Amino acid sequence: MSNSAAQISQTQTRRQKVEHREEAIIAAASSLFNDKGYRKTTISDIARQSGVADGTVYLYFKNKEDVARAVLADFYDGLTQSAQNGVDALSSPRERIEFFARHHMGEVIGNWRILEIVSTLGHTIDNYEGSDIYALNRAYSTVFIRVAKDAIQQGEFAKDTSPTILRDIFFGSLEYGVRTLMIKRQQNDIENFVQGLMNILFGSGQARNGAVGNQLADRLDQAVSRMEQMLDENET
Amino acid sequence: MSNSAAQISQTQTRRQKVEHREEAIIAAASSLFNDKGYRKTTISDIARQSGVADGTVYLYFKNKEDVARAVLADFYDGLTQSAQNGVDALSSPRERIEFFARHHMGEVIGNWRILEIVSTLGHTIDNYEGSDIYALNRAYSTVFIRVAKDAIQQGEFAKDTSPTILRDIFFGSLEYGVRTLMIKRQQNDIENFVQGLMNILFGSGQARNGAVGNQLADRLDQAVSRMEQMLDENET
DNA sequence: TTCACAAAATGAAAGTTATTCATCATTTAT
DNA sequence: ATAAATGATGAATAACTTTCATTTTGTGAA
Repeated sequence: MSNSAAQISQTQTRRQKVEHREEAIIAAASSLFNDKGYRKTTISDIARQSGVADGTVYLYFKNKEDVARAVLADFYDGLTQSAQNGVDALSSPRERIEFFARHHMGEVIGNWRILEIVSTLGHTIDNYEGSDIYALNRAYSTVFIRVAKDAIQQGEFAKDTSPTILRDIFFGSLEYGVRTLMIKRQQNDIENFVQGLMNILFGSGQARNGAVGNQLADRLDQAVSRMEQMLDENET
Repeated sequence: MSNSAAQISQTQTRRQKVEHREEAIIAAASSLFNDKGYRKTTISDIARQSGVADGTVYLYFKNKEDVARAVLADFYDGLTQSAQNGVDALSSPRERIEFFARHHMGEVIGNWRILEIVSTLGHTIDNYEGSDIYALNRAYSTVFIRVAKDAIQQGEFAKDTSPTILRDIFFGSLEYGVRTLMIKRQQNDIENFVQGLMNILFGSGQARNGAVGNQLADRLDQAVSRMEQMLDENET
């Protein structure tokens, strides 16, 4: 005959306990993955570090991959949020893209081992499109896609530029850039890479001296000059 | 008291047998990896398909990862070779880079499951620089680096462009592009992506409203207008 | 050909993990 | 207080990888 409020409060208490355990497992897994990598971390490791029995992990997660997914979800949520916030605080497309690049590289470098999981699991999953990792990735990259569309709209890129191709170029470049920085142990050279990428993406102005594109531009330039001169002479 | 030539010939015969076995194991593993993926392929599978006992595999390879490495080495050798050949057959930097992109995407898509291994092996950064996979990767990307340096030299990119950053942008973009094509099951859209990438890398001319390129276009527009007007006036 | 020996090959056994499940412990509801 | 439900446990299982004591095979000498 306890009222329903009491019931609710009791179930909440239980749920809180449950959530606390779940969080403890995720936290333990996250730290272990970052430490030893996904493959070398065993369920027993995770159970021990979070103070439960091996079997208990399976009450909260379907299997080891599921634990990894939860860890990733945690990470992506924060990443998407902070990226969106940063983008909102800026106005010009170019500034936004530059911020995004810097932000992304910093976060990825700081959580390198955890992101290994994406490539480890990404390939394995048969129906990646339906997976939650895909959804997380998508939510994040959507933040960029919106910025990209705006940039195209505002003439920073050719009108017929495909936003999805731009996205692939952007994230692909950053991923490889990070890998190189990690390998070379020059994790502070983010700035250098970001500037290099911006120059390629937006064109650095000074480029293409004798190249085909410029030869055409030069010829065109000369032709326009001749035309203008002719017009000037005739219009008097 | 058989002469040393005979001895050598005999050991060669034996070594040939050994190499044949090794090749058979690599071939079996390669086909199985491509079929079922690395993780789901067991040593027993590989042993059965190459007609040896499980234990025999370990006479030729230290462990399962070692088998995978050999398969990868095989793949990279061919990739590097064909990339170099293709590049050698072309002269302009732009054509070379475009060919490289197409070639790379095609090969990666065609050997998708085998390349899983690269990420599956979860190379921890500590020992990556000394690993054989790193050396293979390096040999391959060196082919591109040479092309890139040449392109910069010839003015296709700003003189101060870093070849290694260009390399990261190039391969990173392609990797992400392939991933997208695989997910979307549009593996024949390589051409579309390659063109999009080329436009970004080399600048598409029509881009950037107020930018340098457009000033020329504006002058052209104005000159043409004046000419048209002049012609109209003269034709009466 | 036969023998002794080294090199190769074998597959049963041992070692590692992920995962399950019968059993025990703790809440909750009556 | 007690039955029912929910949570937790860790030993057992299953699926592999890897090892190693034996067996088989190939080779050169007698």
